[in-house]
Amino acid sequence: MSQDNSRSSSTRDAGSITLQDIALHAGVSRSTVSLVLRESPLVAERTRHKVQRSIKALGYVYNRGAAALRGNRTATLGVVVYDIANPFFGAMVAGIDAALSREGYVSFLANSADSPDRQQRFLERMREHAVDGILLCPAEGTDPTLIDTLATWGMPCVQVLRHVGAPPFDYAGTDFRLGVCQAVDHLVGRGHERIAFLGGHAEHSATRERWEGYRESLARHGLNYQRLLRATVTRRDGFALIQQLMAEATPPTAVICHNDMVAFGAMLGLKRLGLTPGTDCAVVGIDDVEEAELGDPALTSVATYPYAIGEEAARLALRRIADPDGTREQVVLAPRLQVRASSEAAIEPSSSTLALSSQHP
Amino acid sequence: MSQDNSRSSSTRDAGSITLQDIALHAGVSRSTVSLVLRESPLVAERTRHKVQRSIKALGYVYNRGAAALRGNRTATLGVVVYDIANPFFGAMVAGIDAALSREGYVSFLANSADSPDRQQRFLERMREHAVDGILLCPAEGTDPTLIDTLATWGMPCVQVLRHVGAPPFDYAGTDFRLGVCQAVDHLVGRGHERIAFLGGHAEHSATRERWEGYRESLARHGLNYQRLLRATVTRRDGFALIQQLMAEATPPTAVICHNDMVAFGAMLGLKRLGLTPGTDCAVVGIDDVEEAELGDPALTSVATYPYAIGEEAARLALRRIADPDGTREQVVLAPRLQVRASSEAAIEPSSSTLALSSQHP
DNA sequence: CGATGTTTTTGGATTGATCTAAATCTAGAG
DNA sequence: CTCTAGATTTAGATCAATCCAAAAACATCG
Repeated sequence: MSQDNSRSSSTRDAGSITLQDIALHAGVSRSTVSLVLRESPLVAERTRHKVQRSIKALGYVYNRGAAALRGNRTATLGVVVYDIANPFFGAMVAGIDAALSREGYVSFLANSADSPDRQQRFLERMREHAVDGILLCPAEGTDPTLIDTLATWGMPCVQVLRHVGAPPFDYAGTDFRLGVCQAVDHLVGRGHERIAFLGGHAEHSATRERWEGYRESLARHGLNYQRLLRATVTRRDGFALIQQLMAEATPPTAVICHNDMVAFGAMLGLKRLGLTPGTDCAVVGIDDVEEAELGDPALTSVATYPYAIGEEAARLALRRIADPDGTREQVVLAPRLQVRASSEAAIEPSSSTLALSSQHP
Repeated sequence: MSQDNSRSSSTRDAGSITLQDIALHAGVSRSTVSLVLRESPLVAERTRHKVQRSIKALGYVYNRGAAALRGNRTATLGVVVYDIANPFFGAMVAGIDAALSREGYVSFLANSADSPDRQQRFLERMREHAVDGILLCPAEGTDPTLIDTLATWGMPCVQVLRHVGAPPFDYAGTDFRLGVCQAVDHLVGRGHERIAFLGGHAEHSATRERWEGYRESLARHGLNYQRLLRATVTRRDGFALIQQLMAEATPPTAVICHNDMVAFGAMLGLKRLGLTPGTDCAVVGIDDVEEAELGDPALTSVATYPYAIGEEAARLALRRIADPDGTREQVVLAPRLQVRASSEAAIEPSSSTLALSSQHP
């Protein structure tokens, strides 16, 4: 019982090797080992090698938790999205992951499922885990003061894709207004004068931007047919809305859809009516998901590059962490219209500006 | 300069309130506050309330990092998938997230992009962050000894969807073999005798299971037409393979595809040939993604319930963390065939077992 | 009242790394 | 040979919690 096993002997019971053990093995102090681990230029070459050999020999595993306690970085980030099952967010998360892992960061991911409550709980947990920052795609119905709360917490936060609260804030997204303008310009160039917009729900920045782009371009081109149908943003909505729209007295000759899911639904709805997408009515989507290219017909779509948005958002967060009081930045990527069969054909422009003549008499 | 500011005064500079501060405020000891936080039954009701009031009053934030250092739980999990952009994994991650957050866990997510190197780096980082366990969808080409390595680390690991290494291991997935059998049974019931299988790459457990299911059911039904085309698992592959297949001397009357993406490609390929999916050739997919229902025609598919798989995997991981030496478990969910228009029609069975007659003379 | 047994509460050690300021150890100059 | 500037190395305190064993408070009973 009097067996005095000196602490930090060769191998601890549960294989937990610490700096102390390495220091002993290499014949230096704990501090020196710590410096080697952090690649400090202070330590001499010979010593560095000696220590590194000991690290290898003992199979040491760095304990980031302990490091974070004394230091003030955890090298972790919290990421909140509202629909991880949507391939758009999948690609975005892949971009975030790529940018972060390059810098040695890892990220906690949570799916708010558009519930502000779930979102709130997750953010609180992130605070307890002391993440260095947050990437937030705000859930629908998020209280705009949330951003101030996070600021009070001293928690860097980059909003992505959508944003709430008053500027200035950090934000990474795409220029939906410009994207919709590109789509309208393209359609007008093909002779379209009756262009409708399908989908978009609630009062979200990302939805507002699209709608504004739509209204502005119509005005710029002097078109006075305007038809904007609100709805959620699923394939089902596209399917239903297009059928409703084509039954109107003066149906559109082209539709721009809130995203590709809605656009696929719209194309399907046209087929159901015996019409051919791209010929009887042009269809343009937004996002340019992989499936767009392989649709029937191939779907014209505004590419929004979710992977790149994710990368930018991550970069922005890392910059803000490094310089918490720097001026807030908004990174807005330019989208690019990808023209395909669903809108390629030019149509006969009607002579009247009012554009009331039926298309196929 | 002799201003002795007693440490842990009312409010620290950077708003970091600790147990000590609460103890002072409530007039108890640090230990008692800790017990209250962990909802220990040891502490008296009156004291508990007093402490809780102080916690509220001071705006205390629990520091999980510090807790993890002394305790031995971090309440975190590492999740590795190989293609987060795939909606299937999106749904699975949503299931994982739901199950974990119910238990107060959060998860680090990484996308291996099917690179064993990236996967390895991430796993090592997870070890440094001392996660309680790992959910792993092994990347293609993963060294089977990886599982042993993780065991050496003392790191609980649940494999998901695919598995490598020798049993016993923890695993959650779906019974692909059964799923394919269900598809074959259904097609045979509709009169099909020439059923092909499209796609599946490399030597993965999930692919092997599908192929075995295919071969076994053909044998069980005494069919001797067998055509299995290997390829990767994209829409593009389906598009190319089906056209190659229909050009053969004896084309199949039905195809089962590795997943829904391949199936969509196959349907598109049939249309390109002027054939009607579901009439000229039945098509069955696997996964039953949301788009299946809205395809043209609606796609028959084997539902594999990714959300449920994610939930099961997470539950299994938590069980293993609670009992590291418990016997390994394999949770294999039963898939269910969802019959839709792409395979609904019955065809005239050929008289010859060899099934050489052409279908539309 | 003191002995005994339960509840509650507590101080001090511990976890594993980082920080700071001070202690060494060079090497070159005077 | 001493002195100093520069390069290395180090001891000890610190971060914010948990664990443990022992102390204090309280109740019960002969």
